[in-house]
Amino acid sequence: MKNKRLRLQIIVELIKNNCIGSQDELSRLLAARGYVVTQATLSRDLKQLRTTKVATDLGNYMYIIPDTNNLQDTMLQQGVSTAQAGQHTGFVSIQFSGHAAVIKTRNGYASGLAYDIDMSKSPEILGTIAGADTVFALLREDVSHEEAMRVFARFLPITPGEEA
Amino acid sequence: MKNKRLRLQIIVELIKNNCIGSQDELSRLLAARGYVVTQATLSRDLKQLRTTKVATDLGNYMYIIPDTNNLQDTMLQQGVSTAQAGQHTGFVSIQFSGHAAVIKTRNGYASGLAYDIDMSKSPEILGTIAGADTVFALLREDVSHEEAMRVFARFLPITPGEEA
DNA sequence: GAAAAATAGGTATTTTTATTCAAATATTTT
DNA sequence: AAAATATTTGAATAAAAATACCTATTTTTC
Repeated sequence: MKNKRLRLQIIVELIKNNCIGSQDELSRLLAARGYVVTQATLSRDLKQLRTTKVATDLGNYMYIIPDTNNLQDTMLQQGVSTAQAGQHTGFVSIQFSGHAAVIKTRNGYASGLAYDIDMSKSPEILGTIAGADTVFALLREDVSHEEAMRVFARFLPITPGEEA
Repeated sequence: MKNKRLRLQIIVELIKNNCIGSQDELSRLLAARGYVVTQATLSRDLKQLRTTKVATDLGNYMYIIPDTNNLQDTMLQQGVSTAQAGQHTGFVSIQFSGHAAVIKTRNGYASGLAYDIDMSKSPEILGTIAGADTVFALLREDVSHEEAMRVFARFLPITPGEEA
């Protein structure tokens, strides 16, 4: 229980560097590195990491990490490796339409970002909704785009003045 | 046995347009369309199509078609067409409110539709978010409802002129 | 700092998925 | 067209993965 973070990281590396066809197999590889957990735990870990099992050309199956974006997102949520809490790396663009802002992120980043915006309890932002790669944020009616940008700049690598 | 090709095609569409969490579920959807096969066959079909099951944001699982490149290879071998289904059968209604459009679909169809809208990269549509039966799409500020309808008409069985 | 809430993880079990085996259907070869 | 070969599939079963339930620990809240 104490080092889930580390375990997830090792799992990612094991999956990246090996052809792992089942959770039991993964379990054995982990055990060899000193992490003894049951299949149940791995099922939960893999769900969290959003790994998937795909058919190989050889007719077997292997676990893969779908794509780097998703991975980093999941690991950020888990507090794995990355240090920065404030700046979201998944940011792609931000645009406004009326009192709404649409923040595009790399796939999988949206919910984490929306969560952080919500948690900041900024009165300028009435609420957010997140999809896989999009955050919709509704602004209070008297809040300008510039003011909103200043709020978002707390989370995103943007300069409060530009729009992109 | 004679129409495996067709079945694979339908499976792809079902997976694209629905949240399917298990092979049994898929089996039922297929059966509703006249394709009665056992779970064993679906396991083999899905292996061939290289679909994978991933965790959703909601804590469930759903099958997805991993990515177009790999997919096309596999499906070309099978003689299955990847051509994007233009008309979404799950469509129920579309309404506008300010710069936002609300598209109602049959249950489960929303994310597939939103995905297709996103993938079209239409500049008129800033972004979409899908629930189970609703897609929320935000329009660029200078885009009229009529223009938006023309965009949506590429996906939905609507005439670019009416609203319903 | 105690109470409450959230998180982590094991065991046992259920649910889901993959495969073995046999048979039927299709395809190719001669 | 018959024989040989390959493909498709279901039934049964094996294998794998997910989860219900419970307990312990950590984190948050008051």
